[in-house]
Amino acid sequence: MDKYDPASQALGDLISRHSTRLTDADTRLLDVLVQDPIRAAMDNGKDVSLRAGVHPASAVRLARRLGFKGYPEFRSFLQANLMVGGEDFESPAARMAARLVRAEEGGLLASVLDSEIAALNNVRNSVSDADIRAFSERLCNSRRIFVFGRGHSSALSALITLRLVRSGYDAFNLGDQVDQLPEALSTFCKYDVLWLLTFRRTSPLVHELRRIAADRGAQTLALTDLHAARIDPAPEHQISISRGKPGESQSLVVPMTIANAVILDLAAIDDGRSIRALREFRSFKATSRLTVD
Amino acid sequence: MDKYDPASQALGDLISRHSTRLTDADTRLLDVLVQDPIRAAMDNGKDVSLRAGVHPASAVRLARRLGFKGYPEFRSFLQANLMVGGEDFESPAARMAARLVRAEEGGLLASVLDSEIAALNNVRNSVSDADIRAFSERLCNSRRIFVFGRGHSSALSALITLRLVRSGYDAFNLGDQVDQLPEALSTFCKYDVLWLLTFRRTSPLVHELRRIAADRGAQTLALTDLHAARIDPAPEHQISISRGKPGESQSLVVPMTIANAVILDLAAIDDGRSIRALREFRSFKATSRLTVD
DNA sequence: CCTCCATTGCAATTTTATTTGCATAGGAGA
DNA sequence: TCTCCTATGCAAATAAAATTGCAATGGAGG
Repeated sequence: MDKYDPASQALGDLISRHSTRLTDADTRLLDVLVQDPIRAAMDNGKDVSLRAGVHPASAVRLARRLGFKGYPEFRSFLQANLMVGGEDFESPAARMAARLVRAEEGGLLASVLDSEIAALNNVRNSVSDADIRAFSERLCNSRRIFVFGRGHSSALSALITLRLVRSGYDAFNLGDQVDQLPEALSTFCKYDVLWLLTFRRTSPLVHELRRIAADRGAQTLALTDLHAARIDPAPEHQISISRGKPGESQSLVVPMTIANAVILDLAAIDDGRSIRALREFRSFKATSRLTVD
Repeated sequence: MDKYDPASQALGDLISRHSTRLTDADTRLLDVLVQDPIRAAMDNGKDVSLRAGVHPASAVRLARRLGFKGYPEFRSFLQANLMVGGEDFESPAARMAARLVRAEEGGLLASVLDSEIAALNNVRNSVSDADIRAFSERLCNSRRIFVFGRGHSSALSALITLRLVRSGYDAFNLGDQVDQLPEALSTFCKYDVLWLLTFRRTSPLVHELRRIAADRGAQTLALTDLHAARIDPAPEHQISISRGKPGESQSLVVPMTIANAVILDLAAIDDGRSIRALREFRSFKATSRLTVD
C-alpha cells in the first residue's frame, strides 16, 4: 500500500504550512489528531482537547490559526479528508448519484440494472454474515420448515420452499395451502421453524401466524424490509432490508439474494445433508421420465 | 435502560430487536443511517434528520426508542460500531489485510452479493433495450398472456403473471394449472402470447407448448439462458442471458430483473393502461377487507 | 361519522459546545 | 529588575444541539 492516510496527509500539509506559528498546545492537539484521524473527525473540540490535555479554548485557537472560521469548520475539513482517498470511502450517496446520472443518459434496462445493483450493495450495510448464519442454524436444527409470503412474496416463498426441499429439508409453502392453513398450523411444535416474508404492508395473517408459532414454541424467522417490520412478539431472528431511496429497487432481488445466501450457508453447516440431497435429486431427475426442470 | 455492547451488537440487530416499535420517521432515519454509516457516525442529529427529511425531534425519539439515553449516546454507539466492524478504518494497509482475511474466511454474503452484481453487470453485454421493447410491445398488443416455467422458474412465472395481472393484462400462469393445460392450450389463438421461461435443461413440455403456439399462430417470447436447448421453431423473440462462469450466479436474479424491466417498459408504452390498473388495484386493496399483500 | 390513539412537527426550554474577554505565567530584551 | 509579548487557562457569553410539552394530523375501530 503506497498511500498514506489522506487525513493525516492533508493535515500534514496544513501543519507544515503553519509550522512557524504552532504553539505547544497546538502541537499536543495535532498529535492527538494525527494519531487517530477517525476519532478526530468525530469528536467535538472539548473531547479532543481533553485527550490532548489542553483547554478547549486551545482547540478553537488552533482551528483559527490554521485558517478556519472555528472548530466545527476545522472538523468538517477533517471529515471531508477522511472520505477523499479510498475508493471504498466514496459515499453511497455519491455512488448513487453517479448511477442516477448514468441511468438518465442510458436506457431503461441500464437504469433497472443500476437500481438493483445499488440495492444489493446496500445490503452490505444492513445485513451481516452473522444474520445469515442465525437463519441457517435455526433451519438446520429444525424438524420442519414452514415458509409464508403473500402477494409478490408468495413467489419467493415458493422458491425458497422448493430449494429447501431439494436440499433435503421438510419444507412447506404455507401460501400454497391457505385453505389448509388450520391443519398445518395445528401441528406446529417447538421443533418447527416458521419463515415469514413480508415487505411494505404486513398482512394480519403474518401476525396471526407469528402468534401461533409463539404459542406453540416454534421459532420464527422474518425476512422483511424496514417499512413492514412490525411483528409482535418479535421473531427469534429477523433480517430487515433497508428500503433504499424512493425509486430504488423494490423488487424481490434483494430478499431473494439473502434467501440464497441462507440456503448456501445451510449447505456449509449441515454436514453434507444439503449436498447429498441435491445429488440424489439430480440423479433421480436423470433416471426419471418426469420432466421437472 | 438497556445497554448494548458495541463490540457485539450491530445496528441491524438493534433494528430487528425493536422492529415492532418502529415508526415511519424511524424508518426514514434508519435508512439514512444504514446507507451511509460513516457520515451517520459523524453527523449530529439535526443534519441526519434533515437528510432523512424528518424533524430533528424524531432523531432523538428514535434514539430513545432504541434504548439510548439520548441522541449523543446513540451516535457514540454508531461510532463504536464503525470501529469494530469497520475494516473501513485503520491504515489503508490494515484495511486491505482485513478485507482479504474476511474474504478468505467466509464473507459468504459478500461473495453472494458480488456474484449477483457481476451477473447483473453482464446483462449489459447480452441484452439491449430493443430486446426489452420487443417483449413489451408484443405483450402490449396481446389479448391474453400465458406464462410458463418449471422448477425454479415456476416461481418466476408466478411472479410475472401476478405483476401482469395487476398491470391490467389477462395473464395466466400455466405452471399453476398443469392438469388443465389442454383446456388452456386449446383456446390459443394468434392474439395470444406465450412467455416461456427456461434455464439449463429445457423441459419437453416447453417444446410442446411452443409447437402448439406456432400451430395456432400465437406469438412466443422466450427468456432463457445460453445453455437452454434451442427452441424449435424459433420464438418470435428470445432473450438469452449469458450465465457467467460455473459457480457464478445461477439464481433467478437476472431473469427476474429482465422481467421487471419488461413490465416497467410495458407501463411506458401502453398509454396508461398499467398505471390505471395499478392505481385501481391499490385503491381496491385499501377499501377491501382482503389482506392480499 | 365520531372518538381515540399514535405519530409528527413546531416552538420553547434545557443542555452542551464553542467562542471570547480577561488575567496570569513565563520568557526575552532593555 | 522591569517591561513587553505571547500563550494559556478560566469563566462568562454566545451559539448550537438536544430535549420536551403541546397541538395538529391521520388512521383504526366503534
